Amino acid sequence: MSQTFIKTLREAPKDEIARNGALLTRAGYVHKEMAGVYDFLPMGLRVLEKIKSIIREELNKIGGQEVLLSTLQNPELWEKTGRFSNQQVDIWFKTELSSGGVVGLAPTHEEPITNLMKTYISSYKDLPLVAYQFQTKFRNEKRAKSGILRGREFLMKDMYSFHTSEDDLDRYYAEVEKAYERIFARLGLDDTYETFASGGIFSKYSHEYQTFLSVGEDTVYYNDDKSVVLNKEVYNDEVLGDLGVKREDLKETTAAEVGNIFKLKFKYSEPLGLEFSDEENHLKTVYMGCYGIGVSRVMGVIAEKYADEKGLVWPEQIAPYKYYLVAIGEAGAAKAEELYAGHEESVLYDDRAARPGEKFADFELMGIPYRVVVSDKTLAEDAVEVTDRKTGESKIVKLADFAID
RNA sequence: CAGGGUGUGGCGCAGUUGGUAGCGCGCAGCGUUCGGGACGCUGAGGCCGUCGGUUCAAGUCCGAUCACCCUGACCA
Repeated sequence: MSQTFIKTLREAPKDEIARNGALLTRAGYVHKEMAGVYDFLPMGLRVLEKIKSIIREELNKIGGQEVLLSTLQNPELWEKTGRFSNQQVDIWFKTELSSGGVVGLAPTHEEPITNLMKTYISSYKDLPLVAYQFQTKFRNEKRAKSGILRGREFLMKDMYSFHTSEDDLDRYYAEVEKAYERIFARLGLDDTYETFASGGIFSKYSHEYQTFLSVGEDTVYYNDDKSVVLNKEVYNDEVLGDLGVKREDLKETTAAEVGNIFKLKFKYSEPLGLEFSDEENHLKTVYMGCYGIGVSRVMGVIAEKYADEKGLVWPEQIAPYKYYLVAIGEAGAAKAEELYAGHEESVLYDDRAARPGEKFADFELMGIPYRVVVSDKTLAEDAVEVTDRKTGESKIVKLADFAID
């Protein structure tokens, strides 16, 4: 702690009203540059990276290949799908090249990845193919709000799949559904449900992943066992009939959209000319699907969901550190140094010249899962005190039984 | 974009009828403390969002503008 530049704040800046923004700022995870634009500080970056790791692991398991596409976008490409015009897509950030001409800052990546794949997909032998990235997206929102939940610049995971047939797209889509279930479970986002949402003109529905959350921006309806959850935008008699549910069996709640999956089919491959030769050497259009997760939003949602009156409470798997080490007294400090050595990745050692109360308060504000105290009192028993941030319960653990992992 | 609100040291705030700024936290030094955000003394730190106007004099009055927050609309 004495080596980091992070300081905690007793009070949140008055322009951070949303709980996630207020706590993440007070605890030193993020810093606001302007409305809807945040810097991620060392602790915040650690959380983001842990979230990314979980997503990456699960996507790699289902054949995803990680790439990193450019942010600057060529208008010509987007004009082929009609999506560069401000009438069609009103959230573009556009800027000028000094050599003349305009470029856009990508709000999403269907066009560039479809175009890119024209170089690498030419035969049915090249398919299926799945690529994904973690990338900063730029969207010129009319109104940024809710801390890091709705920014103008945010980190998103977007994955795109390419197939020879609708059957294969359906097959893969189902695999993604399972992977998403695992991802949200691992992130600690239980209360996240696949939700029916409008599918635009190419399919009846798309699926959103909605985390039930009081400050969520979306309104959804769900039945008792949550086997059916639907967005307010498709809450009508026709859809209810399709899904076989009755109005009186549904309850309303607010939720935050953390992911979205979509069968694009030919929506981008056709206008951009992404084709392949089948077994009989017939040229066919590639089927596509796309699958997003709002990575920085996920961080905000988890912050909101688990915070209590004392501060943040991170699930262990995405916490920046697992242990918050506090020494009291000289003997405690000596032992703490010993425990800390070699465990810099999992332990945040509060070696500041501060009194214990202040350190305890910062531990709670930062939301580290376990507090480990070494003091004369605990050393008299050859032990440390371990306190669970979530429950507040403490227990004395013999040094012989205590191992930092 | 519409409506409402707010801009004063790093953070939170106060500033009376106009007379060039004060408090708490934080920060620096010294001392006392040391298991729940301790205390004393000393000290550093402010073009009062910006531009223009009124006035002998503007944080304070007038105009414009910018930024931020909230509600709504919007959010393939």
